[in-house]
Amino acid sequence: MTRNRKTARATKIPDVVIDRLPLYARCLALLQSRRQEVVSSTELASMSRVTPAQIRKDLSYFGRFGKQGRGYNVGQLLGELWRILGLNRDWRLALIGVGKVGRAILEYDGFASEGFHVVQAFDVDHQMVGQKLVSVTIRHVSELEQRLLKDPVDIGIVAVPAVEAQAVVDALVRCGVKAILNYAPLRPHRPPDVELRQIDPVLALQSMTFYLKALKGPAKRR
Amino acid sequence: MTRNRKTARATKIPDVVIDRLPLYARCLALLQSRRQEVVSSTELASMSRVTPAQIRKDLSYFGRFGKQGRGYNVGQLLGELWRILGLNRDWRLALIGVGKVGRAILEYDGFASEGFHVVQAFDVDHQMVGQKLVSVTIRHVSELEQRLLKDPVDIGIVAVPAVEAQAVVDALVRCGVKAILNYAPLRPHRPPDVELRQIDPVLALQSMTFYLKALKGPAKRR
DNA sequence: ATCTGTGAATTGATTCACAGCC
DNA sequence: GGCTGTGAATCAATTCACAGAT
Repeated sequence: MTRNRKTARATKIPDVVIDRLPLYARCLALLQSRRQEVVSSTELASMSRVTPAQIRKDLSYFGRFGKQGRGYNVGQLLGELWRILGLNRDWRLALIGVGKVGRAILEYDGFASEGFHVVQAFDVDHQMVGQKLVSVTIRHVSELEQRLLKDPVDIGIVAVPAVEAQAVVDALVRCGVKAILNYAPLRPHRPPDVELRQIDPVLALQSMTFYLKALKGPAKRR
Repeated sequence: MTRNRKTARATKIPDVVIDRLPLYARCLALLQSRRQEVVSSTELASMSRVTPAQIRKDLSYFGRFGKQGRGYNVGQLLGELWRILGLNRDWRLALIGVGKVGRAILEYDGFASEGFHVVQAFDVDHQMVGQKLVSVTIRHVSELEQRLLKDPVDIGIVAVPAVEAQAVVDALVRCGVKAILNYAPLRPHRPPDVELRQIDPVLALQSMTFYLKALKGPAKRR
């Protein structure tokens, strides 16, 4: 494990920086699949829609991965980012709520291909309990804590209606889950050491309409 | 239309502020459904997980909606936010890509209930063309521009594989679409006057693993 | 007594610009 | 000549703190 010294290890790394790293990793993976060996911050910038200076500064929090006059080695930088983000291992997830959204998540193959495996699934609907969907047997949500304590997961995915989301988050927290991906349209309370990310397409739509409103009318012909 | 004077109309309103407004609107709607008439910035803060000062400052970009010593009238403030965001009308959407993700979007009823109606749907798969899903007939993507120019929409939803996403975005832009919700795992280029929001759960997961990695092992029992 | 609205102060993030290396 | 890594400078967002309204 080649550890780069002279690096600002002490500095608290801003969350926004962490949020951008997976984006860089994705671009690098694309470059790697094209057999490109070297990339400059400028090229990476045009792919990721981030400025070159920002990319360089972001990376500098973790080490000195580039070569002056040349750029970054694609494979090596990708490896570093994987290491930093912990992407070179699999992660176990529990899904709570197997309604429309939950089912789409289970059937979506974009998670597993990146190492995120839904290994447990829960729902309130007794009809669904016992059904097997994509190699996961659905259990009743009342068994959640018991099963999660016995067979822990790293990340919880909340896909229940808004009114139930807080209770589910609380249960996950009690089970020691430290990261939650929430699809419910509500921002749940949780302890500061529990990471939370919201997936909220309606909020996204509702903020875009602000800018549309300014325009004359509904989508005009050119 | 009561227009509040003395307001900083000239100031460019930061995008982050716009992004928070729908969140406030949602909290207010919840309060309204509970028949609560008045709310303070502090109470709204605990619901939305934003600080009271930030809420007050955000709102101050648009007017003076509160009463000192009392707070905000729930119904009135909600009305103002609807007006500001353009939520008191319906919006027409086109969905491109009716695979797993696209189908989930079509079947999800959380869009329509907020006034966002998918009125057109496209896919490359000829098998799907002609099928009717949730009151929308799927058309072939080659007809996209023709149909969108004839029957314009306000917002495009991109739910195609990453490799095709840029071409779809380009086509939407040519049709005059000024707002795009993108589910493809890639940040497409677009002109500066076209709003774009990403829905990217994998990126969200990948940034959370950074914080998990620091912890001892996979979710431990307490 | 309470709570808003807002300049001022602060904190945080981004960009600049250039020394140093390839 | 080209490109990284990084302090310094700039720009942006958040928080403070209090005057003023009810």
